[in-house]
Amino acid sequence: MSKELAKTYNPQEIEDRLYDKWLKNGYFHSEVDRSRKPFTIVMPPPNITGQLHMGHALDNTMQDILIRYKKLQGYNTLWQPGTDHAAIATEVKIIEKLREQGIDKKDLGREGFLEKAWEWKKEYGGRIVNQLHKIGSAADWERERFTMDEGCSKAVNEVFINLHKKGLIYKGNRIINWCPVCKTSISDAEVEHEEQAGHFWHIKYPLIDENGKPSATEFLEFATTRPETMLGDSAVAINPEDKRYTHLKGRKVFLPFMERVLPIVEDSYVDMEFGTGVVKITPAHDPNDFEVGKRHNLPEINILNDDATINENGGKFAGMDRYEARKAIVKELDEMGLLVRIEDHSHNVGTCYRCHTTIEPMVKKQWFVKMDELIKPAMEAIDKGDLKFVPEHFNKTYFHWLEGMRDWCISRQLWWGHRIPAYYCQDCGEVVVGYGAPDKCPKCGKSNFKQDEDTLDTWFSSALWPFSTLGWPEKTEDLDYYYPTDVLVTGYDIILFWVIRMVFSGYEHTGKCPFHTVLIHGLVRDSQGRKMSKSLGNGIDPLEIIDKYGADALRMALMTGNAPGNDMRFYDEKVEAARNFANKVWNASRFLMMNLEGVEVKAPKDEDLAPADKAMLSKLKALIAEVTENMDKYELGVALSKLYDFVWDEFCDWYIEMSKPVLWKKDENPEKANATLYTLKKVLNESLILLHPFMPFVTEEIYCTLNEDKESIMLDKWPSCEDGDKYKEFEKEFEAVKELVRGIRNTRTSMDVPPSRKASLIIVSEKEDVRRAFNTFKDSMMNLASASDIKVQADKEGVADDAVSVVIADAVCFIPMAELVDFEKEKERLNKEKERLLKELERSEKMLSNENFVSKAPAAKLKEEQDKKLKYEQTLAQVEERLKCLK
RNA sequence: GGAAUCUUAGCUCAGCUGGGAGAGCAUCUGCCUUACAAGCAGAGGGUCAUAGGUUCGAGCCCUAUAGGUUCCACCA
Repeated sequence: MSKELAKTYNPQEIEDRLYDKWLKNGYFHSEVDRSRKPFTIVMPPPNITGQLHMGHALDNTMQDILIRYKKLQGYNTLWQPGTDHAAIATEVKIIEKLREQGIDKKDLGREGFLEKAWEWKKEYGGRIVNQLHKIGSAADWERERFTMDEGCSKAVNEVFINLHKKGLIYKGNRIINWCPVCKTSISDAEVEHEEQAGHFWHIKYPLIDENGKPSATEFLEFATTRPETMLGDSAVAINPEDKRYTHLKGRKVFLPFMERVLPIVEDSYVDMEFGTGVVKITPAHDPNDFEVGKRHNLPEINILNDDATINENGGKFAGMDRYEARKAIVKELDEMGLLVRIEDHSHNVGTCYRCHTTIEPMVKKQWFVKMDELIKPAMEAIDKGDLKFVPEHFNKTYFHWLEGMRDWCISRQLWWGHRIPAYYCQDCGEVVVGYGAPDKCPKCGKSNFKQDEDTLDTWFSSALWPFSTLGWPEKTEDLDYYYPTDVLVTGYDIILFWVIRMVFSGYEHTGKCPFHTVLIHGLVRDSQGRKMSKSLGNGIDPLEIIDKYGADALRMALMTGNAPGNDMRFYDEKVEAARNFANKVWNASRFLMMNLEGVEVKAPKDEDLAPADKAMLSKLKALIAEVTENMDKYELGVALSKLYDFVWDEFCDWYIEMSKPVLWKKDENPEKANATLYTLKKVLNESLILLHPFMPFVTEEIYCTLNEDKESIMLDKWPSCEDGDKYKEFEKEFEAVKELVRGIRNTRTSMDVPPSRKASLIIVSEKEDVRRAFNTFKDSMMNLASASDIKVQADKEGVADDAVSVVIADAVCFIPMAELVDFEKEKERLNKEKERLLKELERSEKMLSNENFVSKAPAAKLKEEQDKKLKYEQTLAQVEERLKCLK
């Protein structure tokens, strides 16, 4: 014990040192080893633009716990890390940075821009990785990957080409979501709907009269939330069942400004109950109208430029911004007498999930993944037992999302990303999808090809992450050994974007579900339950928390009292409590270390182990069994709180206190002292191992100090709970001692006896085995009960009748402190106790006299209740006896 | 409009296959007892949202209601 441990635990001193040691010794690294079973987790790759936030901290802590746990259990664990190129997010940031330098993206050109982007990746891509180190992540950093590295890019191309060959990827002119700020299409999943206050403009179009002219008297009224889109109207629709408009069938209306004559079409899409039952149809700028347009062969008139200004199809409004145009149009309609009225109306507006600009539906030629075939195996995954969500109710969410899936728009008008491997013959227009441009056009024989300008949705490469990182499409050893991976840990907010796409990609390209379990966690919110966000400025920086309290405290605070899938609130007091626990463990080991000074602990003989030692060893076994079960069921928070209670309450507050008198008297009885030291060390060591997944740093530091011959706690084994019943009986005695001690403390407190005032106790029991038990616990009890001496005897010899007494089922403990005895107070106390016991007895008797209970309840439950009743009766008898004496 | 989830102590939350309501923080009372005041000992505090139902037995299962949160959805 050459090492002195500081009085309080100081995480700053040890964390970086230990992490470096772990890295240097390669503990996180995994290699294929067929003699051991693998356990694999792929890390959700953080964006290279990212800064570590609480979500990452939670996500990675959970993964780290599982990895460390499985490693201790002997699995060959691989935690596969990496980062994501995060197409839009990164491109936007780079453009911003360039703008600050006065550079425009377009001036650089594609090549120049990408050069800058890679520089950017080099500079910032490592930042988040270093931040992940700080929380202790046991990931295999030697295997770190990037979604745009050579291997991942190869996988992306392979997938694109395969799917295209199968006809599952196609290019089509369809209505897509366009972000006028990011200037790219985005997928349905990337559109966030926000409730916004808006208006309902009631407008009327003149009907065309029998002369083919706009009528001055006949109008058709409808309402719209987006009047500017009228420039692209190509019809007006009514419901064919709508009797109000039967007379208008076959008529036409006049579109002001554009001087266009529009047909009135009949379509059941129109809701007769809503508005006037008339809808203007703008196929190019509304998803529903697009469908209607297809059904009625209406022209798609695109009226918008990519920056959401009106284009040349908008007549005199061309060049105006969409909102300026709206104003101008409304104003002119009003002047023309065509504006009927304006209503307030709140409605859902689609916005870009990146920049929150209102998206614009537009018809554009884009690449799509056809979903209906691909999702079939994913739909069956859960029923087949290939996949399960924890907690289970996310199964429903998963199905719900799968069912509603439309084709996935995967092309993006960005430069940062995987460029689509499609090549266009500049001479004949032939499209060839493949690895690189073909030498000759298969159609015209020329060799003048140009690659598609677009890149792929960033989630296209993320979807392949579980297998692309392991070498796919090559048939690598890694892939064969580690894949499918085991658990995927992620937040519920990303199931749609990522989990579903990984699942169907896994089935499609590897024939297997990429993981068997998806462990879902919630959001980390601020202390008031609000989402942490930049705009609110309520974000808590995990790194600051680590600086202040240590990584273990942060990890524990994130895990404690929290069930999978639930959101949690984060506040300092929680971390403080966790920090205090780390300190508690630290000090418990200090206590042990001081007692181990110059001592060699040997394995004790069974008879040298005190009942307290045995009880403790037995409780440890029970703890191991429970914690293991909780861990296997992913009940990490429950496991942690059991560990917390065991270490703080059972071990520190009871057992260590019991061990003190034994250790103080080590010269008198060295074998007993050795047995207790052995127990202390064993219980602490195994507790450290159980705690290690949750608090890797403090456990490693203590473990290595405590066991000088050991290199790392990470190389030890998860403790076994075999032989769990060996000392079970001693737990009962231990609990009886606790009960008596609590009674003594209670009595002393109620009589205002300070702890410094020691008393000599007399424990009386008629039962021999009870006396023997208390005799063996005598030493252990001294400290706990503030006793100067404890006598155990069969009768009340030498005890004043009116002494203060503490009653348990089969013993009475007398505290003879004559000057303190207040008869009235004592009687009152005993009477209260009597009342309580009577109530308990009543409850118990009622239960046991219920025939239905006796006949239907399980035998164990019945026995339990009978035992309780017996105990109450015995205690009550003792209490009554005492009351008699006091009279 | 549909779906999920939540409602438990003053606050934040646990509560495993149904079997006498728990933790942390906060509050109150004592203690610097030779590991720890980031500590120790004690105390108070809950009709488990409401109403029904199933059961010998319900915080837990079922139904309805109220309120909160979130997700999905094309109502112009």
